[in-house]
Amino acid sequence: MSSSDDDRPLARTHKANGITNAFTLGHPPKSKDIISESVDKAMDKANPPAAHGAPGISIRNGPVDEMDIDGPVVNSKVNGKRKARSSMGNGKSYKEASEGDDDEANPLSKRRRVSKGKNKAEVDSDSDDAPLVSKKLKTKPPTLVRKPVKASETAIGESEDSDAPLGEKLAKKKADIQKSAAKEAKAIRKDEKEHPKTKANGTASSKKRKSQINGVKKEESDDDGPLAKKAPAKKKANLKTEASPKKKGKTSKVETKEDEEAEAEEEEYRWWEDPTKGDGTKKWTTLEHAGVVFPPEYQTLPSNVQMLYEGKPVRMAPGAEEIAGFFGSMLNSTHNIENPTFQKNFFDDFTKMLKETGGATDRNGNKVNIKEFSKCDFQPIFNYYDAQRTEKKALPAAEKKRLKAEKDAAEAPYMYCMWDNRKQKVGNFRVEPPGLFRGRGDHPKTGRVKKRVDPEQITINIGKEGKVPAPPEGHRWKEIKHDQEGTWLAMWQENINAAYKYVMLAANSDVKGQSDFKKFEKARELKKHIDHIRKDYNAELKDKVMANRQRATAVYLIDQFALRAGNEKGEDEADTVGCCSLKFEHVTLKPPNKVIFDFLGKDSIRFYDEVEVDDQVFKNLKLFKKSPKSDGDEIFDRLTTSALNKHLSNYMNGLTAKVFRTYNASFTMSKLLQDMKSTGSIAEKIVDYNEANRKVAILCNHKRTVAAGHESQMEKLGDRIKGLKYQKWRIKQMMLDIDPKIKKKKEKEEGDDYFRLDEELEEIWIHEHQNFLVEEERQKIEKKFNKENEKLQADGGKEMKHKELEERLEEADRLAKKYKKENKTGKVEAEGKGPTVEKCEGNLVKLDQRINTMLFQAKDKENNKEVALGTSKINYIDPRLTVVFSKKFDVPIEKFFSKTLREKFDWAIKSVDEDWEF
DNA sequence: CACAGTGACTCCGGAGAATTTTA
DNA sequence: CTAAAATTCTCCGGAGTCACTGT
Repeated sequence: MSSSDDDRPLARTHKANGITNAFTLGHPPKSKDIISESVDKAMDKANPPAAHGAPGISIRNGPVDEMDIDGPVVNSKVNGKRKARSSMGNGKSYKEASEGDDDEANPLSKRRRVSKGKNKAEVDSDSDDAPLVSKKLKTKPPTLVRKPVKASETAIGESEDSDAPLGEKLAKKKADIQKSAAKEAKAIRKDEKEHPKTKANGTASSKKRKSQINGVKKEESDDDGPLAKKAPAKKKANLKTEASPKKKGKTSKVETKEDEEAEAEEEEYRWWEDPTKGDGTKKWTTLEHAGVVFPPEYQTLPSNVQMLYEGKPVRMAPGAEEIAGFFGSMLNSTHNIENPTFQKNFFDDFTKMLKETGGATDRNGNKVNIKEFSKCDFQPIFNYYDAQRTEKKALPAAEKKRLKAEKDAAEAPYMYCMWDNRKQKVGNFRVEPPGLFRGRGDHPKTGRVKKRVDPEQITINIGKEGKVPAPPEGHRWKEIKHDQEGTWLAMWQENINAAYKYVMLAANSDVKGQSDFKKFEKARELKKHIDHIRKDYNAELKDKVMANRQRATAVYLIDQFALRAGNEKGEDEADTVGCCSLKFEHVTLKPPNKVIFDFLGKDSIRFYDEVEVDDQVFKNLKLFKKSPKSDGDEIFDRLTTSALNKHLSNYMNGLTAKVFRTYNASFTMSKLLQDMKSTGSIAEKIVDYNEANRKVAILCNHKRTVAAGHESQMEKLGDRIKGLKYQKWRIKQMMLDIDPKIKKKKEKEEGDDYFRLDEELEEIWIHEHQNFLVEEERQKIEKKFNKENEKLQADGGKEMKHKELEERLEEADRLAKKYKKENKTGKVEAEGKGPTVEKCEGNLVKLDQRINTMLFQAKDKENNKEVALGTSKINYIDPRLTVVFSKKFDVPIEKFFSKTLREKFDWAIKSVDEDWEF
């Protein structure tokens, strides 16, 4: 797929703000810090928890030991986010039972969800907030004594009463609410921050970075000329404290003579592994670009195109009309349009704008108060836009081409930039146009108006010596930066989530290629540590410290099932999860060791899998779901993604949860390709490759919605297969017609049902099929007739008479008659000239082949209907594996990589021979 | 490595355009 | 051979990951 597609360097978004937090209504129950042996044992014996709630185990307050078995199940808590949103009312409180156990104690306990909004003081005293939350909840104020973390944690045998106080959590909730309101405001204020990077801070951790910075600085001062970069760059490499693998240091002659690619240079310069690039903090030395392209201004609708309110047309100011237009133009997207949240958010923003712009009026100029969404009819607007689309589509090809050329010419300057004097393609230089926010899943903000971005909101990042692109007439940029540590050319914040949007280079650029290369090298490096890591986590599955045990279990899941890390999410985002954020209800345990995952992951794509896990993992999950925990509570309540990643980084520099996905995907692909037999045609090899690709996609849970016409397509395919089978039957009958004696012989050789009609071919179907064949024949004849006539006419001759056509059509009638007769007699006369049994058998073989390929096609299609192969191919499977396969089995790389993909993976295509291994 | 914020970069599936295959 | 259907390719922009800062 495409280059840009994948990582689209485009604007990225990120939620900057986070503001949000949940309103937690109660304290979610937490696991104990320390797990006593008795607990473990109990887990062993305990009855299998039923699917969801485990029956009787609950945690009480007592010392660990006792806690394990039974006890009243308390119910629990609630947790923030989702509950607050979806079921606000019921937040239940965490009951006393749970309270006892915790005390919070250590800071260690991760209170991940504590309110973000509040400051810690508030957190501590949860009692304070309680009122806000709900009276009931607050029964017990946990004493929050912060104990020395370490102590409790390390103490294995210690009793744990340590369960943390859940109190803190709730604190945050309310803050969020306010927050969201303030969000927009916040976006605005963001401007003032400067970037942190430059500040000198004394943190120890930043040491490394500092040194790099120094190096950078040096460079800056040194080189001014383009050519100068070389030397300094080298220097920098030395300065690096990082482990940066000095691949081959060669590249020395990095002459980057950009311009035309000097072949010679390319040969030598393996830019993707240039240690002076990418690995450091400094990403470029010189950078020039033309900035961004703004979307066209809003064009008001013709005066006769108006939204109807209660059936009557209304007029409004352009600002409001534009918003109505956003909605009206997407009337065919029922998926969004019918979503209540989408409607509400849209309508709120729409009416707000109406209010700000003077409202709407009817044809007499009287005010019309638009207050009910259901009374709005956007159809006229939709019709207008739709007509425009159709019109545009109907334009003559030449005209379309001209328009496109015009647009391309206008955008040409923005398409490329000069990055360290090499011409590089820019990924997305178009500022996102305004419209309605299409948040996926049940995003609380879906449907809100995404505002037009002004130049005043855009920050440009460019080389000091680069010419700053001119902002639109009468405007200015928000800021001009020269941040060499960033790879972006322009950036702004969007108004919905205050997320950052960046303009970056295209996927086929050097920087992106380098980081892609590095990503896969990192995954390959994991190979060297994976055994060790697995051994460790297997051992830690029994760790006495809850946090460690949870961590080990999480790593197990991430490694085995390719789960994503699972960061905590805010209140104003769709409620989706990953490993660390799995909730009680997402995991169902079926003894002895079966686990069923069912949750919404990234992009609200459902992850459903029934797997068998290691016994200890099963036991742990049971433990993590124990007692007061219930729906809404986190399974890994003692684990955060940062703690997890921190732990992983101990094994290997740069190792994080996501690396496991890359590693497992590539490793799996590598194994599959290795074991593939090299036989078959190119087409067969491609099918084999795709099969492997599909397995990886399934591993990564890359899904797509089943195409609209899938069902009917499958049916059609089935019909074609049946048609072939019917033809087979007819041919066999012909054989009998030719030589009746053959019957016994064939039945003996091939089975008694050799001449029998496949029961799949019902009589009614056959009749339909025959009609279809006859009709098909008829159309063929007509078409041919018409064509010939046209030709005759063109040549100046005279057309054939209609009678001629009728005569020709008799052929079809004869066919129909033939079928009729066959139906009646049950016999089929041999067709063709000089029919022989041998010829028939030859035909049968051919038919069988066609049937087989079609059956295979059908199966393939069915298997693939909800699997998206692209994502794994673009992001997870080391492209070098594909290149190796291509070379080894002599299949052109074009069969696997489209043009843009070949550009994106240029580094891979150039870098390996067929012996390379992942 | 607690935790709330920031910031920046990768990854994802759908929409629509471009191509190819089919009827 | 052409129009339509199916498939493939690109583009788009929303959704995650993860590092780092400041307390």
